[in-house]
Amino acid sequence: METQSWDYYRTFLAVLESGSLSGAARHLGLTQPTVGRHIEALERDAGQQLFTRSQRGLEPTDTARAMKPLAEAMAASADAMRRASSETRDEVSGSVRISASDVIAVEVLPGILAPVMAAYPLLEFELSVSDALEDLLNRKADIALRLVEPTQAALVVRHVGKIPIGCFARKEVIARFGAPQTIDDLKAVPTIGFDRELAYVRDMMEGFPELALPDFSFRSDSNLAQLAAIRTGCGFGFCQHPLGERDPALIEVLHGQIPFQLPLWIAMHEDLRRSPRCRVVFDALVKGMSAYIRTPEASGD
Amino acid sequence: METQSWDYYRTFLAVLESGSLSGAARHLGLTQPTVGRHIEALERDAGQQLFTRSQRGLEPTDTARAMKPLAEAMAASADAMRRASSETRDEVSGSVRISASDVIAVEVLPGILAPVMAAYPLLEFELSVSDALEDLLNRKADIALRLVEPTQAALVVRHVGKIPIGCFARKEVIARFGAPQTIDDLKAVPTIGFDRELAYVRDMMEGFPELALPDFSFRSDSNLAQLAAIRTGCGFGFCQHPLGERDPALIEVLHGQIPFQLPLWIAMHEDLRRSPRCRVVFDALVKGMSAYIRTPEASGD
DNA sequence: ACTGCGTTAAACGGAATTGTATAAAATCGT
DNA sequence: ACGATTTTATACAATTCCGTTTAACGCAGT
Repeated sequence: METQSWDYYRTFLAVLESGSLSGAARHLGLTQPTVGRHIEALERDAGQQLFTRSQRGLEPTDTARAMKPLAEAMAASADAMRRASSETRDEVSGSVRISASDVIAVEVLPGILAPVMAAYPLLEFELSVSDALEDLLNRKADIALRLVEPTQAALVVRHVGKIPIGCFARKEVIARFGAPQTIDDLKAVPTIGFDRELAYVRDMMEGFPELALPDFSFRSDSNLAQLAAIRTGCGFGFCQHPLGERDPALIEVLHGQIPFQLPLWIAMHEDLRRSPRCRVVFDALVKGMSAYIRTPEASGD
Repeated sequence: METQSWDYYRTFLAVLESGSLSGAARHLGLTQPTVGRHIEALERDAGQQLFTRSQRGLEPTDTARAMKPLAEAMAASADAMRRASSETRDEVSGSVRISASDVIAVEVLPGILAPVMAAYPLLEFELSVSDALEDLLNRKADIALRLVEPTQAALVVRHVGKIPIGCFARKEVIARFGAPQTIDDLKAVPTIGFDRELAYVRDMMEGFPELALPDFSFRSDSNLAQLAAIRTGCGFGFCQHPLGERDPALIEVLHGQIPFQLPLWIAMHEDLRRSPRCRVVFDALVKGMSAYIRTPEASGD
């Protein structure tokens, strides 16, 4: 019952995630007997079983389930320590973990981060696709791009602006169905939209009840899938305006009639303000995302 | 550069806190060479020095300093895991960590927790005297009593009420100086109050600028020390009304003229809502603190 | 100036943890 | 219904890690 090895908690988490001693052993680069001994030691210390053994793995008890978020927090902190220790003094090096929504992570960030990587060869990136708000406090990420305002204290938050939403379709789709002139016209053409309503979509809809959106022909909760559907010509759909604008195969319709905007925040933990690597990336993200939002529509492209 | 042992992070934190390999070894129940090897391994992994060696200990580098809060978070989570694992299913047992201000912790909580301990013999308590707001998120405590509203999400928060503040003095002091009839009268008698102004005191003062408090004769930022000063007859001072009321040697003055009140919240992490031990203690604290605030002034005592 | 106490660093023997090998049991698929 | 591939659990050998001991060094107090 004396103080246990912290490593046991790591194997505990691995067992919880993989569901078996053998799987955890593979994941950790250990062997199954070792993992079994760790769990055994934890249970001896706890004075109760943490897993019910069976032939197809280990089922966590309620106690073990209650411990899971704590083990995850430990893992997140350990990861963050590794990143922090990878940074050398007054030098932009090491690894930066960025959390962003899928669309931003896939469509926008690479273009912003590429020049940063070129400028700082020692810099590495980890991209976490997630919308969870608590990522920064748990230090699951160094920097987060969020579409809702982070309210927690101890954060460096920058409100970049609002991402305009536009309605787009592929040329061929326009040629076949014509360009809708009003939102009502969308009811007569194939459309792409959400399946079960996402939280922030519901929030937006509440603000504009006059917008009776059509029943979508192609439904997905993944904005990325919607974007792909728009690009491949499945129909008319909504996406971040700069994304539609930059694809020459897409044509915007209903310009100016879509009042939706996604507010964008970039946040970082206070402690990282003096970290060169995080500072550089934070500034680059603010600059890059600002430029992204204010895509020059009168550009020479 | 592969994944390190989490134990190394624990020794890292111990070295950071004790300032030397030997001290950390004593603290951890290890030996100095072992601790040295752990740090050595961490530095090898980080590719840089984390401490500058000297004959009177190890001085952390900037990198190490940046890693400290993360190591503390790991330690807090590890502690919380130990507490969580100490709880058996559907049984009130294990350890509950409560965070509260010094006065509450010393003067009020024991009286509330004693019957709880009697009712649940398997229950253990850890009392953390702290005002830090982030304690709950870092899981440095299971339950926190706070005098400002916790705004963070993922918390179960209960607003218990407001603790009235009263002005008290010992009988002998009253006999010698007489009972002040107005707040202005306090300028003529020895008073007990704050040294450098605390944050929440400043907040209160802003709300009532008409209250020109006297220069205190006995100053301390510790409310506990002020309370002791009042009790031992150093002069007139302010304290939580129920505390003054319950001490037969103290007499209240300026009754009804002190508009200060301390709002009291009790908060707990959401994940602990289903934990029997935390649930029981949370409810007991809400009930006990409510009774404390509404001390029956017309009681038979 | 010198002694005593503190520290870090290095070499060696031992103990504890780990890995390997194997058995037993159950589920999944054929 | 039976074999193949999972799984956990146990016994033994090896390696790694830890503790003990020693040396070297510096600082504070006498």
